Amino acid sequence: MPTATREPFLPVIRELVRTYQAFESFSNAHVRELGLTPPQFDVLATLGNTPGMSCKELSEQTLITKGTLTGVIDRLVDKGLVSRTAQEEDRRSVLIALTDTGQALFDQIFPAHLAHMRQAFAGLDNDDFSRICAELAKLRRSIGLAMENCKP
Amino acid sequence: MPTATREPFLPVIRELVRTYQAFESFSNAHVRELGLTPPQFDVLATLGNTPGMSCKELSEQTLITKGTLTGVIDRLVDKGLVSRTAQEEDRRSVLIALTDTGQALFDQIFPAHLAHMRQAFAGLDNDDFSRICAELAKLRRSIGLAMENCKP
DNA sequence: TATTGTTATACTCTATAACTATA
DNA sequence: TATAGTTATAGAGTATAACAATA
Repeated sequence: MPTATREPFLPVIRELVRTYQAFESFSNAHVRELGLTPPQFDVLATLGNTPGMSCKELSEQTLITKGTLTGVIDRLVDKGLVSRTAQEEDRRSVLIALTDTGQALFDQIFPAHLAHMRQAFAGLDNDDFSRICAELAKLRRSIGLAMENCKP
Repeated sequence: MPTATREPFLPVIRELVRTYQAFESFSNAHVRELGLTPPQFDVLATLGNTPGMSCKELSEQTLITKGTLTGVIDRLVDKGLVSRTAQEEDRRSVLIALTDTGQALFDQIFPAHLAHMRQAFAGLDNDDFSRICAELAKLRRSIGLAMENCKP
């Protein structure tokens, strides 16, 4: 006989995973229509309306590891959307920024993506948003504590 | 000047993504210690304590598309954890099931994984669980409606 | 004709670690 | 020594479509 696993947190995991998968599926379908992969869109969206940033900053914001980021940026450079510029202050560092073409694409697709995503929240009001954020934040804090306790 | 994007749902997206990423990072770190990739663990966990199921069912439950699933199962078969058996009723279909080795591994690592995950919920009580589930379910329903409206 | 699963293609991402060049 | 980023490896997952066997 299998042990009954009546863990009260299992429904939370199920719901979190399902909700996130629904969100991703809805978002990614639109991103792919735009001719980008999700990580490429992530980078583009992070660089939009900024003067650019180093690989390190970009890596921290997108949670893409530096090795992977090199490849993602390579493909965006190939598409002419992103540029790499040597930095004068610290010559180890590289400034990653949108090209004019990249900024133009961003200006076009980012609002379109927002409009697409707006539909996913059409059934909810601002009070719902507040409650959802509050509950998710509580959960995230709890996970964060566990991660700290696992490290040291 | 960039258009100000004061979309009230953006904080929800940010919080959902961050919370999910924290959850995944915490869960995957443990799964990889067990020598499995996340999709492989997903398949193993789905097959555990079942008599097995077809590729189609497995694909539906794990949300791994059938083409990808073939490769994931190949690697689990190579590890001796999963078997493929021809079905008599419908000879197009294949029964995917845990081998004895696979079931033994499942019996060993699934409780260990639950114990690991329990830590991530240590700061919360059953009322928190209910509230989080309720809010996530509301959000998921709204996303689901948008997906339906996009299709037809 | 429709369905189940495999194969084929071509990428894209991932983890990891070694390496280069600065600092 | 430490840091920023690239390169090198070796997988593994992804989307997509064509395909074989069966229903």
